[in-house]
Amino acid sequence: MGNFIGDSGPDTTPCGKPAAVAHYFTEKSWIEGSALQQLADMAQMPGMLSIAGFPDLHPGKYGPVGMAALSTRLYPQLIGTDIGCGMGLFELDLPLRKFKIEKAAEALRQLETPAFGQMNSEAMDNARSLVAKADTLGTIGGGNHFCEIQAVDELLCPEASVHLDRQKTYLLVHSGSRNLGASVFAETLAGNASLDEGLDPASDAGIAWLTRHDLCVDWAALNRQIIAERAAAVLRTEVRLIADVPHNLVRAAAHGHVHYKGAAAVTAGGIAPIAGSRASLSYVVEPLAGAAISHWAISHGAGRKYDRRNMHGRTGNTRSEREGLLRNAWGGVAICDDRRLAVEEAAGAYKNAAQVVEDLAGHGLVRPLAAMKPLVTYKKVDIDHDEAKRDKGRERRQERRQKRG
DNA sequence: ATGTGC
Repeated sequence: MGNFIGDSGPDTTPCGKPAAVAHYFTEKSWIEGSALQQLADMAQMPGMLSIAGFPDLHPGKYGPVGMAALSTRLYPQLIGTDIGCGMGLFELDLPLRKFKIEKAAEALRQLETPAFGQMNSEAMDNARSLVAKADTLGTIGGGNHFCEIQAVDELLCPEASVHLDRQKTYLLVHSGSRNLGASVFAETLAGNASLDEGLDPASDAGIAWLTRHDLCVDWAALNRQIIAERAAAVLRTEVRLIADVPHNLVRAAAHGHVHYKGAAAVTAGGIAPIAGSRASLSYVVEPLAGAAISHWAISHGAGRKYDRRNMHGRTGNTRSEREGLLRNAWGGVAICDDRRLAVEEAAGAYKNAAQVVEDLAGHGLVRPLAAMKPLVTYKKVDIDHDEAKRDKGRERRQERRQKRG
Protein backbone atom coordinates (compact mmCIF):
# COMPACT_ATOMS: atom_id res chain seq x y z
CA MET A 1 0.00 0.00 0.00
CA GLY A 2 0.96 3.62 -0.15
CA ASN A 3 3.81 4.94 1.89
CA PHE A 4 2.88 7.15 4.75
CA ILE A 5 4.34 10.54 5.21
CA GLY A 6 5.74 10.78 8.71
CA ASP A 7 4.65 12.32 11.95
CA SER A 8 4.53 15.86 10.63
CA GLY A 9 1.07 14.86 9.43
CA PRO A 10 -0.08 14.41 5.87
CA ASP A 11 -1.88 17.76 5.84
CA THR A 12 1.36 19.70 6.00
CA THR A 13 3.40 18.26 3.21
CA PRO A 14 4.70 21.16 1.12
CA CYS A 15 8.23 20.43 2.38
CA GLY A 16 7.61 16.71 2.89
CA LYS A 17 8.78 14.00 0.58
CA PRO A 18 6.71 13.35 -2.53
CA ALA A 19 4.06 10.63 -2.59
CA ALA A 20 5.00 7.19 -3.86
CA VAL A 21 4.09 6.65 -7.52
CA ALA A 22 3.43 3.05 -8.57
CA HIS A 23 3.15 1.97 -12.23
CA TYR A 24 0.82 -0.92 -13.02
CA PHE A 25 1.93 -1.24 -16.62
CA THR A 26 4.81 -2.77 -18.55
CA GLU A 27 7.05 -1.37 -21.27
CA LYS A 28 4.66 -2.96 -23.79
CA SER A 29 2.12 -0.26 -22.98
CA TRP A 30 3.44 2.90 -24.55
CA ILE A 31 2.90 5.82 -22.19
CA GLU A 32 3.38 9.42 -23.22
CA GLY A 33 6.16 11.18 -21.30
CA SER A 34 3.98 14.15 -20.43
CA ALA A 35 1.53 11.82 -18.65
CA LEU A 36 4.37 10.44 -16.52
CA GLN A 37 5.42 14.01 -15.77
CA GLN A 38 1.86 14.79 -14.67
CA LEU A 39 2.00 11.82 -12.27
CA ALA A 40 5.30 13.10 -10.87
CA ASP A 41 3.84 16.60 -10.47
CA MET A 42 0.86 15.17 -8.61
CA ALA A 43 3.22 13.47 -6.16
CA GLN A 44 4.25 16.96 -4.93
CA MET A 45 0.71 18.10 -4.17
CA PRO A 46 -0.03 18.79 -0.50
CA GLY A 47 -1.53 15.80 1.28
CA MET A 48 -0.80 13.37 -1.54
CA LEU A 49 0.04 9.95 -0.12
CA SER A 50 0.09 7.35 -2.86
CA ILE A 51 -0.46 7.36 -6.63
CA ALA A 52 -1.17 4.49 -9.02
CA GLY A 53 -0.76 4.80 -12.80
CA PHE A 54 -2.45 2.30 -15.12
CA PRO A 55 -1.67 1.08 -18.65
CA ASP A 56 -4.26 3.39 -20.23
CA LEU A 57 -2.53 6.42 -18.71
CA HIS A 58 -2.54 9.51 -20.95
CA PRO A 59 -2.24 13.27 -20.43
CA GLY A 60 -5.23 15.28 -19.27
CA LYS A 61 -5.99 18.95 -18.70
CA TYR A 62 -5.51 19.15 -14.91
CA GLY A 63 -3.78 15.81 -14.43
CA PRO A 64 -3.33 12.47 -16.14
CA VAL A 65 -6.20 10.17 -17.07
CA GLY A 66 -5.81 6.55 -15.97
CA MET A 67 -4.71 7.01 -12.38
CA ALA A 68 -5.84 6.63 -8.77
CA ALA A 69 -4.47 8.88 -6.04
CA LEU A 70 -4.91 8.70 -2.29
CA SER A 71 -4.75 12.12 -0.65
CA THR A 72 -5.70 13.68 2.68
CA ARG A 73 -6.88 16.73 0.72
CA LEU A 74 -9.52 16.93 -2.01
CA TYR A 75 -8.56 17.95 -5.54
CA PRO A 76 -11.75 18.60 -7.56
CA GLN A 77 -9.64 19.51 -10.61
CA LEU A 78 -8.21 15.98 -10.73
CA ILE A 79 -11.75 14.68 -11.20
CA GLY A 80 -12.79 17.47 -13.56
CA THR A 81 -16.17 18.10 -15.11
CA ASP A 82 -17.67 14.69 -15.70
CA ILE A 83 -18.08 13.69 -12.05
CA GLY A 84 -19.45 10.16 -11.78
CA CYS A 85 -18.66 9.15 -15.35
CA GLY A 86 -18.42 5.41 -15.71
CA MET A 87 -19.46 2.24 -17.50
CA GLY A 88 -22.57 0.18 -17.06
CA LEU A 89 -22.69 -3.36 -18.42
CA PHE A 90 -26.14 -4.79 -19.03
CA GLU A 91 -27.50 -8.08 -20.30
CA LEU A 92 -30.08 -7.71 -23.05
CA ASP A 93 -33.00 -10.11 -23.25
CA LEU A 94 -32.16 -10.52 -26.93
CA PRO A 95 -30.56 -13.80 -27.97
CA LEU A 96 -27.63 -13.51 -30.39
CA ARG A 97 -29.28 -15.93 -32.86
CA LYS A 98 -32.19 -13.50 -33.26
CA PHE A 99 -29.96 -10.46 -33.46
CA LYS A 100 -29.65 -8.57 -36.77
CA ILE A 101 -27.05 -5.82 -36.90
CA GLU A 102 -28.74 -3.60 -39.50
CA LYS A 103 -32.15 -3.86 -37.86
CA ALA A 104 -30.72 -3.12 -34.42
CA ALA A 105 -28.73 -0.17 -35.80
CA GLU A 106 -31.86 1.33 -37.33
CA ALA A 107 -33.71 0.92 -34.03
CA LEU A 108 -30.85 2.33 -31.98
CA ARG A 109 -30.81 5.50 -34.08
CA GLN A 110 -34.02 6.34 -32.17
CA LEU A 111 -32.24 6.01 -28.82
CA GLU A 112 -32.25 9.71 -27.95
CA THR A 113 -35.39 10.75 -29.82
CA PRO A 114 -38.41 8.97 -28.28
CA ALA A 115 -40.60 10.72 -25.76
CA PHE A 116 -38.74 9.07 -22.97
CA GLY A 117 -40.32 11.48 -20.49
CA GLN A 118 -43.31 9.19 -20.66
CA MET A 119 -41.21 6.16 -19.91
CA ASN A 120 -42.23 4.57 -16.67
CA SER A 121 -39.00 4.01 -14.83
CA GLU A 122 -37.95 3.86 -11.23
CA ALA A 123 -34.48 5.05 -12.26
CA MET A 124 -36.00 8.12 -13.86
CA ASP A 125 -38.06 8.97 -10.77
CA ASN A 126 -34.95 8.56 -8.64
CA ALA A 127 -32.82 10.75 -10.90
CA ARG A 128 -35.47 13.48 -10.96
CA SER A 129 -35.69 13.39 -7.19
CA LEU A 130 -31.96 14.20 -7.05
CA VAL A 131 -32.07 17.34 -9.19
CA ALA A 132 -35.04 19.37 -10.33
CA LYS A 133 -33.52 20.39 -13.66
CA ALA A 134 -32.68 17.20 -15.47
CA ASP A 135 -33.01 17.99 -19.15
CA THR A 136 -30.00 15.90 -20.15
CA LEU A 137 -31.23 12.84 -18.28
CA GLY A 138 -31.05 9.74 -20.47
CA THR A 139 -28.62 11.28 -22.95
CA ILE A 140 -25.16 9.98 -23.73
CA GLY A 141 -23.20 13.14 -24.48
CA GLY A 142 -20.09 13.46 -26.64
CA GLY A 143 -16.40 12.69 -26.52
CA ASN A 144 -15.65 9.08 -25.73
CA HIS A 145 -19.18 8.32 -24.53
CA PHE A 146 -21.22 5.63 -26.25
CA CYS A 147 -23.87 2.96 -25.92
CA GLU A 148 -22.79 -0.30 -27.57
CA ILE A 149 -24.39 -3.66 -28.19
CA GLN A 150 -21.80 -6.38 -27.72
CA ALA A 151 -21.51 -10.15 -27.85
CA VAL A 152 -18.95 -12.51 -26.38
CA ASP A 153 -15.98 -12.97 -28.70
CA GLU A 154 -14.15 -15.32 -26.37
CA LEU A 155 -14.55 -16.60 -22.83
CA LEU A 156 -11.11 -16.39 -21.27
CA CYS A 157 -11.55 -18.62 -18.20
CA PRO A 158 -14.02 -21.31 -17.08
CA GLU A 159 -15.48 -19.03 -14.37
CA ALA A 160 -16.54 -16.49 -16.99
CA SER A 161 -19.72 -18.45 -17.73
CA VAL A 162 -21.05 -17.44 -14.32
CA HIS A 163 -21.41 -13.89 -15.68
CA LEU A 164 -21.43 -14.11 -19.48
CA ASP A 165 -23.11 -16.28 -22.09
CA ARG A 166 -22.06 -16.73 -25.73
CA GLN A 167 -25.71 -16.96 -26.79
CA LYS A 168 -26.68 -13.57 -25.38
CA THR A 169 -26.19 -9.91 -26.30
CA TYR A 170 -24.98 -7.18 -23.96
CA LEU A 171 -25.07 -3.44 -23.69
CA LEU A 172 -22.10 -1.34 -22.57
CA VAL A 173 -23.02 2.22 -21.63
CA HIS A 174 -20.30 4.82 -21.12
CA SER A 175 -21.68 8.12 -19.89
CA GLY A 176 -21.67 10.42 -16.90
CA SER A 177 -23.32 13.36 -15.20
CA ARG A 178 -23.60 15.50 -18.36
CA ASN A 179 -24.21 19.20 -17.68
CA LEU A 180 -24.79 18.54 -13.97
CA GLY A 181 -21.16 17.60 -13.27
CA ALA A 182 -19.97 20.38 -15.57
CA SER A 183 -21.91 22.98 -13.58
CA VAL A 184 -20.65 21.62 -10.25
CA PHE A 185 -17.06 21.89 -11.45
CA ALA A 186 -17.58 25.38 -12.87
CA GLU A 187 -19.07 26.56 -9.56
CA THR A 188 -16.23 24.97 -7.62
CA LEU A 189 -13.66 26.81 -9.74
CA ALA A 190 -15.56 30.07 -9.35
CA GLY A 191 -16.03 29.66 -5.60
CA ASN A 192 -12.42 28.92 -4.69
CA ALA A 193 -9.57 31.37 -5.29
CA SER A 194 -7.20 28.47 -5.91
CA LEU A 195 -7.42 24.69 -5.83
CA ASP A 196 -3.64 24.28 -5.98
CA GLU A 197 -3.40 23.27 -2.32
CA GLY A 198 -6.58 21.21 -2.51
CA LEU A 199 -9.53 21.44 -0.14
CA ASP A 200 -9.72 20.17 3.41
CA PRO A 201 -12.48 17.51 3.28
CA ALA A 202 -13.83 18.82 6.60
CA SER A 203 -13.95 22.47 5.47
CA ASP A 204 -17.10 24.15 4.18
CA ALA A 205 -15.70 24.22 0.65
CA GLY A 206 -14.64 20.57 0.90
CA ILE A 207 -18.03 19.48 2.19
CA ALA A 208 -19.79 21.58 -0.45
CA TRP A 209 -17.90 19.88 -3.27
CA LEU A 210 -18.20 16.39 -1.77
CA THR A 211 -21.96 16.77 -1.33
CA ARG A 212 -22.50 17.82 -4.92
CA HIS A 213 -19.97 15.24 -6.12
CA ASP A 214 -21.95 12.46 -4.44
CA LEU A 215 -25.11 13.71 -6.12
CA CYS A 216 -23.37 13.63 -9.53
CA VAL A 217 -22.11 10.10 -8.90
CA ASP A 218 -25.61 8.87 -8.10
CA TRP A 219 -27.17 10.78 -10.98
CA ALA A 220 -24.59 9.48 -13.47
CA ALA A 221 -25.29 5.85 -12.51
CA LEU A 222 -29.02 6.47 -12.93
CA ASN A 223 -28.33 8.15 -16.26
CA ARG A 224 -26.56 5.00 -17.49
CA GLN A 225 -29.48 2.88 -16.30
CA ILE A 226 -31.95 5.12 -18.15
CA ILE A 227 -29.85 5.07 -21.33
CA ALA A 228 -29.89 1.27 -21.14
CA GLU A 229 -33.67 1.27 -20.59
CA ARG A 230 -34.14 3.56 -23.59
CA ALA A 231 -31.98 1.29 -25.70
CA ALA A 232 -34.02 -1.68 -24.56
CA ALA A 233 -37.23 0.19 -25.37
CA VAL A 234 -36.25 0.94 -28.98
CA LEU A 235 -34.92 -2.61 -29.39
CA ARG A 236 -38.20 -3.90 -27.90
CA THR A 237 -36.48 -5.93 -25.22
CA GLU A 238 -35.43 -5.76 -21.57
CA VAL A 239 -32.14 -5.01 -19.81
CA ARG A 240 -30.64 -6.31 -16.60
CA LEU A 241 -27.72 -4.56 -14.91
CA ILE A 242 -24.62 -6.73 -14.49
CA ALA A 243 -22.09 -4.16 -13.33
CA ASP A 244 -21.96 -0.39 -12.96
CA VAL A 245 -18.45 0.93 -12.39
CA PRO A 246 -17.65 4.65 -12.15
CA HIS A 247 -14.18 5.87 -13.10
CA ASN A 248 -14.30 9.62 -12.36
CA LEU A 249 -14.88 10.27 -8.68
CA VAL A 250 -13.45 10.25 -5.17
CA ARG A 251 -14.08 7.64 -2.53
CA ALA A 252 -13.40 7.91 1.17
CA ALA A 253 -10.73 5.51 2.42
CA ALA A 254 -9.10 4.86 5.78
CA HIS A 255 -6.37 7.50 5.34
CA GLY A 256 -7.93 9.99 2.97
CA HIS A 257 -9.85 10.13 -0.29
CA VAL A 258 -8.93 8.09 -3.34
CA HIS A 259 -9.22 10.17 -6.51
CA TYR A 260 -10.13 7.99 -9.49
CA LYS A 261 -9.53 9.72 -12.83
CA GLY A 262 -10.24 7.47 -15.79
CA ALA A 263 -9.60 4.54 -13.45
CA ALA A 264 -12.41 2.15 -12.64
CA ALA A 265 -13.32 2.16 -8.93
CA VAL A 266 -13.88 -1.56 -8.45
CA THR A 267 -15.02 -3.65 -5.52
CA ALA A 268 -14.03 -7.11 -4.34
CA GLY A 269 -16.29 -9.78 -5.78
CA GLY A 270 -17.63 -7.61 -8.63
CA ILE A 271 -16.78 -7.57 -12.31
CA ALA A 272 -15.81 -4.61 -14.48
CA PRO A 273 -15.83 -3.74 -18.18
CA ILE A 274 -12.67 -2.38 -19.82
CA ALA A 275 -13.67 -0.65 -23.03
CA GLY A 276 -11.74 -0.99 -26.25
CA SER A 277 -12.31 1.43 -29.09
CA ARG A 278 -15.47 1.28 -31.20
CA ALA A 279 -13.73 -1.02 -33.67
CA SER A 280 -11.79 -3.25 -31.30
CA LEU A 281 -12.50 -5.74 -28.54
CA SER A 282 -13.57 -4.69 -25.07
CA TYR A 283 -12.97 -6.88 -22.03
CA VAL A 284 -14.75 -7.94 -18.89
CA VAL A 285 -12.49 -8.63 -15.94
CA GLU A 286 -12.77 -9.73 -12.35
CA PRO A 287 -10.80 -7.53 -9.93
CA LEU A 288 -8.62 -9.68 -7.65
CA ALA A 289 -7.77 -9.14 -3.98
CA GLY A 290 -4.43 -7.85 -5.26
CA ALA A 291 -6.24 -4.71 -6.47
CA ALA A 292 -6.15 -3.48 -2.87
CA ILE A 293 -2.58 -2.34 -3.62
CA SER A 294 -3.79 0.01 -6.36
CA HIS A 295 -6.55 1.50 -4.16
CA TRP A 296 -9.13 -0.82 -5.73
CA ALA A 297 -8.63 0.88 -9.06
CA ILE A 298 -7.98 -0.64 -12.48
CA SER A 299 -7.98 0.70 -16.04
CA HIS A 300 -11.28 1.78 -17.50
CA GLY A 301 -10.43 1.38 -21.16
CA ALA A 302 -7.80 1.25 -23.85
CA GLY A 303 -6.63 4.83 -23.30
CA ARG A 304 -5.92 7.40 -25.97
CA LYS A 305 -2.81 7.18 -28.09
CA TYR A 306 -3.47 10.44 -29.98
CA ASP A 307 -5.33 13.40 -28.56
CA ARG A 308 -8.42 14.68 -30.34
CA ARG A 309 -6.76 17.55 -32.20
CA ASN A 310 -4.02 15.25 -33.42
CA MET A 311 -6.53 12.94 -35.12
CA HIS A 312 -7.84 15.51 -37.61
CA GLY A 313 -6.28 14.88 -40.98
CA ARG A 314 -4.98 11.45 -39.96
CA THR A 315 -8.12 9.77 -41.24
CA GLY A 316 -11.60 10.58 -42.54
CA ASN A 317 -10.26 12.61 -45.46
CA THR A 318 -12.14 10.67 -48.12
CA ARG A 319 -15.66 9.36 -48.28
CA SER A 320 -14.46 5.77 -48.16
CA GLU A 321 -12.26 6.49 -45.14
CA ARG A 322 -15.23 8.06 -43.38
CA GLU A 323 -17.42 5.08 -44.18
CA GLY A 324 -14.67 2.77 -42.94
CA LEU A 325 -14.73 4.53 -39.57
CA LEU A 326 -18.29 3.33 -39.07
CA ARG A 327 -17.59 -0.37 -39.71
CA ASN A 328 -15.58 -2.95 -37.80
CA ALA A 329 -13.96 -6.34 -38.32
CA TRP A 330 -16.91 -8.24 -36.81
CA GLY A 331 -19.47 -6.82 -39.21
CA GLY A 332 -20.51 -4.29 -36.59
CA VAL A 333 -21.52 -0.71 -37.29
CA ALA A 334 -21.19 2.63 -35.53
CA ILE A 335 -23.84 5.33 -35.55
CA CYS A 336 -22.06 8.66 -35.64
CA ASP A 337 -23.40 11.48 -37.78
CA ASP A 338 -20.79 13.90 -36.47
CA ARG A 339 -17.80 13.59 -38.80
CA ARG A 340 -15.34 15.28 -36.49
CA LEU A 341 -16.34 13.07 -33.59
CA ALA A 342 -15.98 9.96 -35.77
CA VAL A 343 -12.41 10.97 -36.62
CA GLU A 344 -11.54 11.81 -33.02
CA GLU A 345 -12.93 8.47 -31.88
CA ALA A 346 -11.37 6.34 -34.63
CA ALA A 347 -9.94 3.02 -33.46
CA GLY A 348 -6.49 4.31 -34.39
CA ALA A 349 -6.77 7.03 -31.74
CA TYR A 350 -6.73 4.37 -29.03
CA LYS A 351 -4.26 1.91 -27.63
CA ASN A 352 -4.99 -1.80 -27.50
CA ALA A 353 -7.28 -2.86 -24.65
CA ALA A 354 -5.82 -6.40 -24.83
CA GLN A 355 -2.43 -5.04 -23.77
CA VAL A 356 -4.07 -3.05 -20.99
CA VAL A 357 -5.73 -6.22 -19.67
CA GLU A 358 -2.49 -8.20 -19.98
CA ASP A 359 -0.60 -5.60 -17.95
CA LEU A 360 -3.28 -5.49 -15.24
CA ALA A 361 -3.38 -9.30 -15.04
CA GLY A 362 0.43 -9.43 -14.94
CA HIS A 363 0.35 -7.16 -11.89
CA GLY A 364 -2.18 -9.40 -10.16
CA LEU A 365 -4.97 -6.81 -10.26
CA VAL A 366 -7.49 -8.67 -12.41
CA ARG A 367 -8.46 -11.97 -13.96
CA PRO A 368 -9.70 -11.56 -17.55
CA LEU A 369 -13.13 -13.12 -18.01
CA ALA A 370 -14.13 -12.37 -21.58
CA ALA A 371 -13.36 -10.48 -24.75
CA MET A 372 -16.42 -8.67 -26.13
CA LYS A 373 -16.96 -7.70 -29.77
CA PRO A 374 -18.77 -4.52 -30.84
CA LEU A 375 -21.94 -5.08 -32.90
CA VAL A 376 -23.72 -1.71 -32.89
CA THR A 377 -22.24 1.41 -31.34
CA TYR A 378 -24.39 4.46 -30.82
CA LYS A 379 -22.30 7.63 -30.65
CA LYS A 380 -24.35 10.52 -31.99
CA VAL A 381 -27.32 11.09 -34.22
CA ASP A 382 -27.81 14.49 -35.76
CA ILE A 383 -30.70 14.75 -38.18
CA ASP A 384 -29.21 17.70 -39.98
CA HIS A 385 -26.18 19.00 -38.23
CA ASP A 386 -25.23 21.47 -40.94
CA GLU A 387 -28.71 22.91 -41.23
CA ALA A 388 -28.97 23.40 -37.47
CA LYS A 389 -25.67 25.25 -37.56
CA ARG A 390 -26.85 27.50 -40.40
CA ASP A 391 -30.05 28.29 -38.50
CA LYS A 392 -28.03 29.25 -35.44
CA GLY A 393 -25.85 31.58 -37.46
CA ARG A 394 -28.90 33.16 -39.08
CA GLU A 395 -30.53 33.77 -35.66
CA ARG A 396 -27.38 35.43 -34.36
CA ARG A 397 -27.09 37.72 -37.37
CA GLN A 398 -30.74 38.68 -37.00
CA GLU A 399 -30.27 39.45 -33.28
CA ARG A 400 -27.34 41.71 -34.09
CA ARG A 401 -29.30 43.50 -36.76
CA GLN A 402 -32.17 44.12 -34.32
CA LYS A 403 -29.76 45.45 -31.72
CA ARG A 404 -28.42 47.97 -34.19
CA GLY A 405 -32.00 49.00 -34.80
C1' DA B 1 -16.11 16.42 -20.51
C1' DT B 2 -19.77 20.83 -21.68
C1' DG B 3 -26.79 22.47 -25.85
C1' DT B 4 -18.77 23.30 -26.76
C1' DG B 5 -16.46 29.03 -28.96
C1' DC B 6 -15.94 33.09 -32.48
